[in-house]
This record gives sequence, C-alpha cells and structure tokens, in this order.
Amino acid sequence: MISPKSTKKQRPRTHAEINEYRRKSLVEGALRSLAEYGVSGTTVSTICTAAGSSRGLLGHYFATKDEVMVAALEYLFGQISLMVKESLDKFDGTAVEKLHQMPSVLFTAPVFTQLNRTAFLALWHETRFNDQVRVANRQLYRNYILRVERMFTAAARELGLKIDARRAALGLIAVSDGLWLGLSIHDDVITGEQAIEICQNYITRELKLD
Amino acid sequence: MISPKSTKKQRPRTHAEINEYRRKSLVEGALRSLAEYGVSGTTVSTICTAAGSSRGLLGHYFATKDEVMVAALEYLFGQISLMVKESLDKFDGTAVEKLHQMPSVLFTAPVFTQLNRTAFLALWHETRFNDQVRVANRQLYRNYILRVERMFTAAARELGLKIDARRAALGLIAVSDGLWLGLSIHDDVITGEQAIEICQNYITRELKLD
DNA sequence: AAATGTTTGTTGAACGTCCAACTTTTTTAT
DNA sequence: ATAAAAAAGTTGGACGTTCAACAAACATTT
Repeated sequence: MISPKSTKKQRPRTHAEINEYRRKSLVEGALRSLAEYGVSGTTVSTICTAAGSSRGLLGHYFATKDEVMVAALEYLFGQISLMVKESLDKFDGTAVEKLHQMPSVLFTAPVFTQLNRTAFLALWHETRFNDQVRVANRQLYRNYILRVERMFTAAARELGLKIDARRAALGLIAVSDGLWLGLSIHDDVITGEQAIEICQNYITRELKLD
Repeated sequence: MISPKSTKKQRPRTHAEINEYRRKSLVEGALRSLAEYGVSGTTVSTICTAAGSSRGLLGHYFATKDEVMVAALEYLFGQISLMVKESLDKFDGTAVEKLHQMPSVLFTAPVFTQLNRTAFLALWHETRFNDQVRVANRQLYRNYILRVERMFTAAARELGLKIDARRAALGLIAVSDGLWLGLSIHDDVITGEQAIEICQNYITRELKLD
C-alpha cells in the first residue's frame, strides 16, 4: 500500500488553501496509485489513501473518477512540460544547443522518474479507452508537437538549413515516447544514457550536423 | 458488446481439434476484449463472450485470467512477427531493401490494424503491472531487438559500412513503437504514410544513404 | 449559526472463482 | 460392430468480495 506523500509545507488552514491542497493531493495520489497498481488496480479508495484522505472526499472535489484521470493527465503533462521548459531556459545556449540538450532533460530526474514513467503509461492506456482523457490528451499532444516543431524551426534557421520541421518533431517525439515506454517496462534492455544518445543522434542527423 | 468472430472452418470434432480451437478462440477473444474495453473493462465474461463460449469455460483452459493475458501477448507478438517475416520473405531484394521495406509492413494491414494496435497498448500496460506478462514480454522483446539488429548488420555489410547495429535497432524499434502507440490513440495527428516515411528516413540516415 | 470540508455508513451492481450438472467424444468390453 | 463406461468438454448459477455512487453525520472555518 502506498503511504501518503509527506507534506513539506505545514497543513493549510484557510478554505482556499485547503481546496488547492486537497485537489493537488488527490491528483498526485491518483498518479501514485496508477504508477503502483495500474488502471485496473486503481480505485477511489487507493487514490484517496495515496492522497492521505478518506474514501469519500474524492466526490467532494471531482464528480467522477474519470474527471480525476483527466486532471491527473493534465497535471502530469503540465509538470513535465514545466520542468523541461525550466531546464532548457536555465541552459543558456543557441537554439541548436537547446534542442540537443532536450533529450538529457527528458531522460534524467526529475522528469525521468519511475513514478512519471509508469503513471504516464497507465494514462496512455486510459487515453485509448476513456473519451474524456482522450480529448484532453489530444490537445496536450498537439501543443507538445508544436513546441518541438518550433525548436527545430529555430535551430534550422540558425544553421541556415531548410528542413521539414514537423516531420522532425514527430520523429523525435516518436523516438522519445518509444524509449520512455520501453524503458518504463524493461529497465535492463536500455539505459537512460543510451536513450539520450539515440535521441541526440536523431537530432544531429535531422539537422545534418554529422 | 463484441460478437464472436465468425468461424471459417466448420465446427471441430475431435478432442485435439476442439482443444486447439477453443484455446485460440479464447486468446483471440481476450485480444478483442482488450481492444474494445481495455484492461479494466476486460473480464472473464467479456473474454468468453468475445470467444463465443460460456463464462465458465475459461477456467477449463487457463488456471487464471493472468494466464490468458500471457497467452494473448505471446499470440499477438507471434502473429505480428510471422506476418512481418512472411511479407519480407516474399519481398525479393537485398538486405538493404528488405530493411527499408520493413516499416511499410509494420504500418499497413494486416499488421497495422486497430485491433492489433489497441490490444498491444493494453498488453503493454499489463506488462508493467503483471509479473507473468512482464517476464513473457521481456523475452519476446529481446528476440525482436536481435532480429532487427541482424537486419541492420546484414544491410551494413552489404554496403561495406561499419555501424552500431544494436543502437540502430533500438532506435528503429523506439521510433516505430512510439508511432504505433501514438497513432493508436490519435489517428488524426499522424497518418500511416507519414509513419512509414519517418521510419524509412531513420533507416536511410542510419545507413548513411542520403 | 451558516457554510464548507470531511468522514463514515449504505446500497445495488458487477466481479472472479468455484462447482455440480449436463453433453459430446473417446475408450473399453462384448 | 455395438453398447456401455469413462473421459473430456461445456454450461450457468451460487458464493463471497469489491466497487462507485449516494446519503447522512460530524468537524472546522468563517
């Protein structure tokens, strides 16, 4: 059984704080339950236990379990996007260097954790079988593709290259998704370092740098 | 509700035939139930209904539901491997041409069907949360990597090239897995043709043909 | 004291497993 | 070759469990 995540800040007092805290707890609890037990093993009980609340509280914040799943997907996707963005912003370099740096961010902590990988796999499954989750994921996915596409466009402009930025973006996302999911199951087949190498190799060739 | 698949051959008579027929029916029923309802929606009832048998029969052929899942993964993986192998054997060409042809096989029917894609995603999820399925998948995956690696080795030898065949194989598998799973959710984001193009593009660059 | 947040109790439906009765095929005895 | 016995295959209901959703009671903040 998952134990509730230890809270760093002290327990919130006002209603506004409580609302935010509980919603976040429940969403994070859902992610941890999904990562631990999978889709079929995740129930309202396991989510609430992981969130450190009682069984019934979920109904206070979400109308249905599906709604929690949507919120969990948006939260996970948003957190990862934010972490990637922050890491790349911190990394001060050209557009080419930033693009090249991206796989390192994707395949190291705090993005590349067992929790994130496994929860992502479970939610990916949900995306196929849960209409609400699918709709939410489609939009997130579209935006993700656009962001990567823009990175390729910027890098190509820097190099004075003409490339098919969309195809390049789709390819890179496919490679990294494939490695993310493959690695989420078989840690012993590929290491994170190899994954980074494969992705960087892809970028290098797409930008004709070799 | 899924209707049982229409049988082409007439009803089997001998015990040996019946055993084979029923086992296959149940495994295919499991795949169709997984593709239709996902992991959480697949029950002994849905499997047996899809297989055209009564609820109780599953216990006669498999000790547990998990055992059916393992059999379903092995069956699906085996069927796809066989179809790819047959398509490539039929295609009479050099090792380079065969490798180049592989994505076309992976991303067109009868390999690239909604049933196969969706069942595969569901089983991939199972692989993470079901020990028996994970063990089975690990071996299947290893063999798959080795086969693709050998194709790259053969192609490189033909071209008089020195390449990292294993990394090339892992990369191609990652791309195609990513596209398979991405496409199985969002048909409108990428088409099969684009997926083939992206994979062939990867192979071309790995073999330094551009 | 009113509103909001939270826990606990209840309900009906659906689940997987088990199993006793039934049908069909195969073996044995004549 | 035929009939009886045995084995194998199949069915659907009973059982105990678990679930999501609902309802009611309790606690805390405003």
